[in-house]
Amino acid sequence: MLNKHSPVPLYLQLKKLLETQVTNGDLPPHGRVPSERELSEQYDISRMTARQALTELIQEGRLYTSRGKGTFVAEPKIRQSVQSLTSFTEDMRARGFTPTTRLVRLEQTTASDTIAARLRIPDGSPVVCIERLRLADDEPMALETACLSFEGVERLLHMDHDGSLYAVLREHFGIIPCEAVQEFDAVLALPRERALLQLNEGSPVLRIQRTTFDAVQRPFEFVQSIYRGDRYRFVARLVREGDV
Amino acid sequence: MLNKHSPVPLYLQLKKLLETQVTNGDLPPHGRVPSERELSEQYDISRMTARQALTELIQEGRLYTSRGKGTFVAEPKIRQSVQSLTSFTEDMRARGFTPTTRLVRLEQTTASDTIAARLRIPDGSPVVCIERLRLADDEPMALETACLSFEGVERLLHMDHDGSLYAVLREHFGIIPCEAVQEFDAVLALPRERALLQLNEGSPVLRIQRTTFDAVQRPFEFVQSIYRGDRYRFVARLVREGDV
DNA sequence: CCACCTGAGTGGTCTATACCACTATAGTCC
DNA sequence: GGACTATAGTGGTATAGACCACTCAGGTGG
Repeated sequence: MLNKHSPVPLYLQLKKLLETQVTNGDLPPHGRVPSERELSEQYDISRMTARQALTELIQEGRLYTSRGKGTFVAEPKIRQSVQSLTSFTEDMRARGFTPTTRLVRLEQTTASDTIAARLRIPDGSPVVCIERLRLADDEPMALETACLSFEGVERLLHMDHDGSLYAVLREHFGIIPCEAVQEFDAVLALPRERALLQLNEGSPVLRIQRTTFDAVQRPFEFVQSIYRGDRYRFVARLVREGDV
Repeated sequence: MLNKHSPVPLYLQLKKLLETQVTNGDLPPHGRVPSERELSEQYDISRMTARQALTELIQEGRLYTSRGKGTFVAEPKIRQSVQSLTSFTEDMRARGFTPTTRLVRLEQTTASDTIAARLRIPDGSPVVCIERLRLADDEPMALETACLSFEGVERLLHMDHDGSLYAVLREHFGIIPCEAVQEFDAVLALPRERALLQLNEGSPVLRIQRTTFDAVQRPFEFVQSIYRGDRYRFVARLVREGDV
């Protein structure tokens, strides 16, 4: 039942209600969702209001439609649409989860040869490492380790790291990400990763390693993210260059 | 100007038009976009139609709104280049391997509900499936299954599939990939996949599922690629929009 | 028994209108 | 000069209705 006197918009109430039914199994995967017109009659709202609730769920990957057939529940999987290098926080919020971040490690250390190569600095150079555990609805989702190197990088040690790292870099260091090389592979979680991500032995994880460059093509950041293979799917939208 | 006789929906035409203006700088970052009501009058469409065009651009991160203030152009964000839509063959050559392809399966079948949803066709519609085992220096690297749906798709059954599928589509069907949504996750190889890729039990594989769209945003291909986690790393290069 | 047609139901698109809440600007008054 | 008010413009939400294209089930005729 929807509350027409609630300050919460009707479409949002309906959306949450349907989400609840999907989450608790009342609407199982591939099960048919009541049609727009059925919802309209059932909740005494307009078809367009019902449609908006469904549309948002479709976009979030929770439902799918087929013209002439109906609307159905999608296989439950978390997906990230990375039209940009947005933060984990923004992404999870967009997906209807409550994102939180737990800082695991913040320290200045010396670059290993691998990290040195990515950041084009001599072996043993100082870098600042920020390691964060990312959770969605209190469940560990990813372990993210960023190693950064640029002039004044040690100032990061005295800054807050709950929010967007890129916002901090832009505001305090004038660094803007302009290019990145991102690598994906599938590996088995290491013991430490398993512990942090609450995974069993033999669990596959999606490993994403990204080197980020500034406006003059200097690499300033190397990030390794470990995503649970069972709960996370990375989504990238590609567009043809030059086309519009 | 919008073409009301076009089969392309009005909201989509407007969306494309606005995208063009954003891309070529007519609407610069943080510049104000004409309001819903202005667009409505300007193009003789309803405010809701204009709103739908804007809403999709907002969702894609291209625009942002502020109630009472207006709609504005978002900062150009890094997006993955369509360079990623290169063939396996080119990719392996670039890495110094000798790529070969073994056709595992070429058949016309009916779309499962999952594939139908991705290709926006009815369940059970005919699709052509091309399954290929990709080898580098004679070692299995990936198993790639493309399901295609477009007018005349059955002609693919009588064509060669050693080379670039996109070249075939361009030359014989006039289909050019313009957009794609690519999803990455890490899973454990299935028995059949293990056999084909010569993997042991418990091997993690990188699964990439891509839906590719043509110039009028019709999905024509859904590809699932299974890459050995131990031998393959997917690399994507991201560049800032507007830059080349 | 099969092919075809029809009707009902589905999502997709579009129009028109109204009201709400927010924001900014201009004008007025103290 | 600042505070207040009114107005206009903005996005957000909602309703009602219509038509298009797709899908499916049932009925009918050959």
